[in-house]
Amino acid sequence: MTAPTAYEKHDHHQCIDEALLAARKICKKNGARLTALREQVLSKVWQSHRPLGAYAILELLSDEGQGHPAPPTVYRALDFLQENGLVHRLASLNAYIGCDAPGRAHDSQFLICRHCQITVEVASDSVSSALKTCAERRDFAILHSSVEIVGECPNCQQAQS
Amino acid sequence: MTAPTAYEKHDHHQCIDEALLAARKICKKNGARLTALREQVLSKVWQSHRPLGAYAILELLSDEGQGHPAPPTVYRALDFLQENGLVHRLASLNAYIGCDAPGRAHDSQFLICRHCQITVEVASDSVSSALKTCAERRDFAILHSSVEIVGECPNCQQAQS
DNA sequence: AATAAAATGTTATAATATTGCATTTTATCC
DNA sequence: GGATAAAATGCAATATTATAACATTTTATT
Repeated sequence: MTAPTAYEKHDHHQCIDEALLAARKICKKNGARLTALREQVLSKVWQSHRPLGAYAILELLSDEGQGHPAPPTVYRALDFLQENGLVHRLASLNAYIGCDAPGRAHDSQFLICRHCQITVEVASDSVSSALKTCAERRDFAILHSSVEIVGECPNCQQAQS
Repeated sequence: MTAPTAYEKHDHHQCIDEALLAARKICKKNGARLTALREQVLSKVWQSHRPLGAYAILELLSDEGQGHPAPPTVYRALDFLQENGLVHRLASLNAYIGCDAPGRAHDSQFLICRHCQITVEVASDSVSSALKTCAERRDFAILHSSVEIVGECPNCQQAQS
């Protein structure tokens, strides 16, 4: 398997641009309004492949000279982006990350590196079906699942040895 | 499969007592000190099969007339209990729940009912191995995984129909 | 009993998130 | 195009969750 892009050096502007393009398309389809503010928040979320906290996003917006937005501004934008499947919230980090396969409804799994924080989203069918089977056996009806795996990414493992 | 006990009406005092007994045994083995305070916190965590927030535990302790402990008191006790594998923290709820299979190191999965909050801990081999395979394929070394599944428990599904 | 280590108490504060209401912007209808 | 309603944003206050720093007490060990 080729390494996920997130682990390779690359131009994040391209990631941001792609994310914005996809987002515009999805919002159009959904009849949702991707405003300037929401695009800015989405850009920040895509500026690295690391989860960003709401207050970190807030700072980035301030730095950019967009005035000094207050917390609700960011949280509302994040809510909107989550509702439209454009970002995910990582509960174990209280942080947000851009969705890799936006638009499609999906439960994904996250591989979070504890060293470099780079986080990769995966959508493993075998994990999904294992979860499904597990829940069904207990007559539990899944609405949503959160799978967050913390460990060491390939790069950071190498760096140690 | 028989329904997990958590979903059945039952005497929580028995759960609490069992949890305390197991905890004492484990702490003894670990050379860890299960103090009165820590036992009280563990009891509270086992008083229902619902995750409890730190501040909720704090209130329960106050109600019991143990003075008015401050937040660090509870957080420290919870840290201790987590370190000794006696409680789990559910990141998606910022809440704590007693560990069903204390002592043994394990990554478990949680089935959280969004209606009644009753939460069942499961240790599914197929989920674990799917996660393992998924991570290995990406050369990711797992340190810890958090799997929290929100949905409807059998009881609450029935109640709706 | 003296000492060190561990646990707890206490105060303050950090970090994350939401409520409620005012204002502005955008879409829609006539 | 202007009136109106709906959506989005601004803003102030505050709620919720968690930790830091330091004093005191308790426990274990000598």
